[in-house]
Amino acid sequence: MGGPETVAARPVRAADELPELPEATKGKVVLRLAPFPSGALHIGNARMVFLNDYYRRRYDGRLLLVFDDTVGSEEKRVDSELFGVIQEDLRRCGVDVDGVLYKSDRLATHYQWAERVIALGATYVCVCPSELLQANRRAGVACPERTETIEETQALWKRMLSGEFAPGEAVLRLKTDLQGPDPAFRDRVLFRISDLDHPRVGHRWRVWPLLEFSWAVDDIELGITHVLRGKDLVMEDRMERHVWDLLGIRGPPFLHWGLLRVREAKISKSKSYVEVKSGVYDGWADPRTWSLASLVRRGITVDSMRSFTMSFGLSLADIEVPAETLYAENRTRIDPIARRRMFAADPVTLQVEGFPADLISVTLPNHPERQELGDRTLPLSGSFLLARSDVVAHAGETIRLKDLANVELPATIPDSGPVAGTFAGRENRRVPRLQWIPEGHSVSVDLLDLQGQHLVGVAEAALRDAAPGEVLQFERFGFVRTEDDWTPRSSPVRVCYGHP
RNA sequence: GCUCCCGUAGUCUAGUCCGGUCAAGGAUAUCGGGCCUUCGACCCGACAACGCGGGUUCGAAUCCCGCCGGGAGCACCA
Repeated sequence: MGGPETVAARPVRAADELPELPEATKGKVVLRLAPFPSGALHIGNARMVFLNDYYRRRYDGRLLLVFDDTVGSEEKRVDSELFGVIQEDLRRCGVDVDGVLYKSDRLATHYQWAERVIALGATYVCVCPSELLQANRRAGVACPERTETIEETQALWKRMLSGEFAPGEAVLRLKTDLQGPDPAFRDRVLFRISDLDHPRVGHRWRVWPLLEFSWAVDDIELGITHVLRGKDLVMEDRMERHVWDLLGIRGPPFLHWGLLRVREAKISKSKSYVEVKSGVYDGWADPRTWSLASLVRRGITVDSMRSFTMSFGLSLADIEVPAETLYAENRTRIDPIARRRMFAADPVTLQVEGFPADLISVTLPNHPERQELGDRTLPLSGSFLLARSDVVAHAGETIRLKDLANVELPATIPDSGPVAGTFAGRENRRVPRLQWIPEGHSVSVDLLDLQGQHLVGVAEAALRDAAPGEVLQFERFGFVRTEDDWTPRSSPVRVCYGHP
């Protein structure tokens, strides 16, 4: 025992496939997903979700959702709202679980195991203040209680359970090598006392296991065959193995992956929590959370998220990937199906002098390559709405109203009121093409951007044809998705920005 | 400081276990060209990498040693 011999993934495999799980038998694999219910699943959690799901499918195995809701701490509180949110996240991501369990239901079992290791003399009840405990750990010095007998430990443990100690006054610690080279591994705490109110079980328990011990118990009790977890938890492997070695148990192998960060996503679970709870953020699907739900809201398909995540495999390197990589993945999926619409943010009216009076409408395809997606007809009058930034950027130039006509723009653009342009023919010229909306036939649009700001703009009336949750492309602007709770009858049309 | 993990092009990744088929494959980005009436898509092309130093070997991205760099842990959080 000792060294954290992370099980190496078998590289024997076909192209595009992840390594085999060691000692895995089809139909017999049991995996577990163990989120802490303090926030929605976000892009950083995606590996945990999709890798476990991948192997469950590959081996026709079972996947348990086990909420890691030991009581937490003042800073990390369990919030019962998240039990439902997380399950909904998984459902939305097409991840089926074969059972939902709660750590907080399993304390009696954890206690039984505690008694087994206590009876082995492998533990002691330590009453040092935590600062002293930590100082001794660093120094490799034993606390006085370390020499207590099994009987004394058993008695103290009973007193912990019966409520004779206040939080912080006593903990159950595992005896490891105090001279061991890794200070992090010396005599770790197995159980501590907490008075925090638990949203599911209230104050029923005061003595709570720490994550490592609870998993040493539950990975065995639940018959988990492979533990797939982030590499931030490698020391927990050692702890679990240490406990199993004590009891002569052969536990499951562990596989890890490194930390995945998306460059643009500065994820702070605690900040998100505060902002969502206070209403500053628009729920757990606010784009600023980078939650999986928020990505769905932005029109990023689950399939895109899955292949994005899986492309990193089981690499142990900590990586930072630009969001563009995810967007590129998504574009391959949505570009062929997204209907095109024209949108103008902060619109300005352009009145085109000399616009042909007989040109009363134009019919444009909904998609440049796929005729089967249909078309729409825009009525024309010579008066158009364009994005102010476009008009300003091309002042004094000849531009082309995309798919329609060329227009000379004046050299100066007034701060308010209409802009007067001059018709310059309909032939297809290689000049900047700007999207436009016929005035009098527009719908207003409320676009939620990635900073949580609402952008106001206009779009062509055909945008009303969109279904809630439809992914569209605003030409020269980017992909958007209509909000789920928007209805075609209501105004403005509400969309969430996706990506370029 | 101690422990562990990681180090292939700008960013990811395949290959490393079992050395030769790797004068290193793919994706993405960037640049150039083509095409479609989008700043989007598609097609073609280009650029670009084995952290450094020793060693073993006929042969090293792959094995060994040393170093350097990055990350994580050293919580009565998960």
